[in-house]
Amino acid sequence: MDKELIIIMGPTAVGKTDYSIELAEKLDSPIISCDSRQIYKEMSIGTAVPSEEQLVRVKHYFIHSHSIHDYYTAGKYELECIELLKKLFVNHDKLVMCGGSAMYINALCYGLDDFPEADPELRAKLMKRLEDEGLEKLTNQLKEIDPISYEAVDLANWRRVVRALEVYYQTGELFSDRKTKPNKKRDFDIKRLCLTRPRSELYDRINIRVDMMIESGLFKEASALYKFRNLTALNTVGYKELFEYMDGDISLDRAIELIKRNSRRYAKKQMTWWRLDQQIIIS
RNA sequence: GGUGUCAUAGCUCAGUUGGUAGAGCAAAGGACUGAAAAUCCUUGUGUCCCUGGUUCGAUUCCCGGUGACACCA
Repeated sequence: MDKELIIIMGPTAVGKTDYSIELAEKLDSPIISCDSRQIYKEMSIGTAVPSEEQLVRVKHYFIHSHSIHDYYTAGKYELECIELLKKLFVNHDKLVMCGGSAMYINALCYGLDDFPEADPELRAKLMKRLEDEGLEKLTNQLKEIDPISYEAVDLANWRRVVRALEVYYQTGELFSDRKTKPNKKRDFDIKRLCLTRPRSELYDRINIRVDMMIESGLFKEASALYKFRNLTALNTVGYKELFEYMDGDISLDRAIELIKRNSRRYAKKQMTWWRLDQQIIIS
């Protein structure tokens, strides 16, 4: 195979954007973003999208390409992204991808099984039941319907339980039957590079960046989105904490502190995804 | 300078009538199949300020340091 996708990944604030732009310019490649939040055009400051200048220097895909009002998922990303890559590889031998959303990256690299997307009505119904009857009722039901999933999924995690039931109700098939370990063959090579930095340095960068976001008008950006706060896309670090402040539940200082903490935790979670991946240190 | 109070986890502090210690927050580790920046699970980190003394045994009691704070000069 002569086509290669180079994925630049790593925790938030590690410096992926700058690194990928340099690499893309060297390879004369556009950048395909792999970020579940930068994809939304309504958010910029809190999601740390590339600067105007950077967007001019290198053509980016999946940045500000969708709306928070769209229903978007990792599954859609897989399809759209593969299609885009097909087109781009016609004129490029190497392409640069950059992003920190592990599930999206995995969907692209290995593919997802053929599960249906959530039906909003059904999901709402299950959520209502979760609220009214409690998680245990739902897990008991899962045990009857799909004992294999009952053994396999994290029963303390209501999202997993709801999802397994949801698939059954939607398709009539068991979640466990449909779930394989897809390792879809892509017709290009994939090289994964995980950027990393010493933990304390990364945390300093996060803390500083959050202060900069606030100075750059994150509060104003979040205020404009307050009325859409229930959308999934806005369950996002940097916004949800400010919504709490707007509700009068916490002080502004506390909200900023929480944004920093939650960003640090997010970075840590990202790193557990890629612990085994090839890493390169930058500093 | 004098008197008093305090010194325990990264931080704020509890506690041990002498048997080497625990909460909150911060943090660490992990899971992950269409909500994934989501959602969920697990974990306690320690020269108990430093010498010396009493004691079988001192983080705890005593002497002396050191530092912080308060009050008095």
